[in-house]
Amino acid sequence: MKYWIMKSEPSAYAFDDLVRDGRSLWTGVRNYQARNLMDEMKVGDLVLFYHSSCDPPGIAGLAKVSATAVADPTQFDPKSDYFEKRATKDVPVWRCVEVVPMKKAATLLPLETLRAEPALADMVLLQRGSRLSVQPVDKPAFDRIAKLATLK
DNA sequence: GCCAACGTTGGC
DNA sequence: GCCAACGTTGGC
Repeated sequence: MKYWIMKSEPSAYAFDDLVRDGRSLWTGVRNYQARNLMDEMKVGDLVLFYHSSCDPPGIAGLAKVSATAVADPTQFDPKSDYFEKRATKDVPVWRCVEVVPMKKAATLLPLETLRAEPALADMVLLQRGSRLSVQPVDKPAFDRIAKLATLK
């Protein structure tokens, strides 16, 4: 099993929205590296749900991959912000996994707290200029964060 | 609102 | 294939 972080702006889609919906396709990823990481995801992989571009940013909850990557339907919708004119049904460009909520963080675990943890210093999330919206997390880092946010 | 980081685009 | 210009991300 692998561990990941996926970022979302809570004003667009927050962890509570995932709880409400019960499951969600992770649509709208338009970065090849992030797409390729989603392609690696397997059912049962655990996902730290990160709230970005908010105050404070941080880990909001734990989710689980419930379906492997499929074509992102928003790329076919001309009215969508995520429309992709190069995409066809036969040859889609963008993909998305499906996730389900597991547990909401007791309180949002702020980025600042993660930065203060020496054991997490090597995390992709904490590197300068790390804008990737889907990131791998190693097990020790995942376990530390899960403990800090009481996610298990 | 600022700005550093970094991906993408497009002229050459 | 290079690289300048431009757009986006996202913390602060």
